[in-house]
Amino acid sequence: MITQRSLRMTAQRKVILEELTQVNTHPTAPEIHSMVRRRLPHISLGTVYRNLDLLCEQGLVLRLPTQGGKQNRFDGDTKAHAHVHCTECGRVVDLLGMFSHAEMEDRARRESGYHIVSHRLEFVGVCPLCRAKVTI
Amino acid sequence: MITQRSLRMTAQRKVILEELTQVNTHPTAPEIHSMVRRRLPHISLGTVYRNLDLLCEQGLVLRLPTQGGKQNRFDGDTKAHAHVHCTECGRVVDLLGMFSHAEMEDRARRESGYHIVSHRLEFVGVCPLCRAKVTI
DNA sequence: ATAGGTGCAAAGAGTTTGCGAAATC
DNA sequence: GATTTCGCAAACTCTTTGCACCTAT
Repeated sequence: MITQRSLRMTAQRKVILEELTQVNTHPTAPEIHSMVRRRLPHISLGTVYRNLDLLCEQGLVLRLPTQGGKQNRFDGDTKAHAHVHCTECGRVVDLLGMFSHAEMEDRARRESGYHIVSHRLEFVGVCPLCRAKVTI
Repeated sequence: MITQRSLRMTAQRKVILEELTQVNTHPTAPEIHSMVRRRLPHISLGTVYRNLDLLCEQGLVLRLPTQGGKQNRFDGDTKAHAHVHCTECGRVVDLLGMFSHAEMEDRARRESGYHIVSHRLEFVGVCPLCRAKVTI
C-alpha cells in the first residue's frame, strides 16, 4: 500500500521549486544549489538533492537523465514535451508541439504490455550557436 | 576538424562488440564486464569503459542514459527504435514499429534549428512481471 | 510534542585516468 | 617499430546517507 506522506513546505523546498519553475534551462543539482544559495546562503547540496528526489516523487519536478549519463538535469515543467540536448555545450532546450504524447504512450502500451507511466523524447544534436563554432 | 583515428581491432574490443550485439538486454558497463570475462578472464573494467566510449563515438553502439541517471546502459542495436524502462526492475525492452523516426527528427530540426544527430524515445512504466508483484 | 527536515561531513556508486607493460598495424 | 591499447589502481564526480540539531504542523 502506498501511503501519501505529509510534505512540509519548508523554506528550502519552496525556494527550490520556485527557482526551478521560473527557469527553462533544465539545471543540474549543483546548478540549482547555487541558484538557491542566492536566497538561502546556508542551504546544503545534500538538502537540494533530498528535495529534488521528493519533488520528483510527488511529480512536481521531472528528472532528465542526459546523454552521457552520470548527471541528471531537472525540469520544473511537468507537461509532456520533448527535449533537444546539444552534444557540444550540454544545453537542453524544450520542444513543444511535437507529436501527440497521449497517442505515443498508448501505442507503447499496446506494443509492450507495460503499464506506461511517462515517457521522454530526447533529441541529440548541435545547437545553432555551437554549429557556428564546430566543424561537423 | 575531425580526424578519423585508426581503431585497432583488439581481442577485447571484438568480444565486447560481439557480446553486445548478441544480446537484447541493454546491459550496464559492469554487466558487460562480467559477460566478457567469461571469454577473457583478465579484462579490466577500465578497458570495458574505454572501449564502450570508443564504440559509441564510432556509432557502433548506443549509450542509453536511464531513468534515475548515474548508470548508463548500452545497446548493440543502432537502428532507431524506442525503449521501455521498468521502474521496478530496471529492465529496458525494445519497442519497434513505433513512429517514423526520420519524421520525428525532421520535425525536431524544423522546430529547434538544431543539427539533429540522433534521438531517444524512452517510455517509463511497469512491466507485466512487476505488475503482478506490485500494487500500482 | 513530534514527525519530518536541515547542515555538515563522510561514504558510496559509477566512471575516468595515469602509468608502465603488451599487442596491433 | 611506432602507436594504440591493456591491466591495474588511484582519482574524480555526482549523489546518498548518518547524525545531531532544528522546525513546521
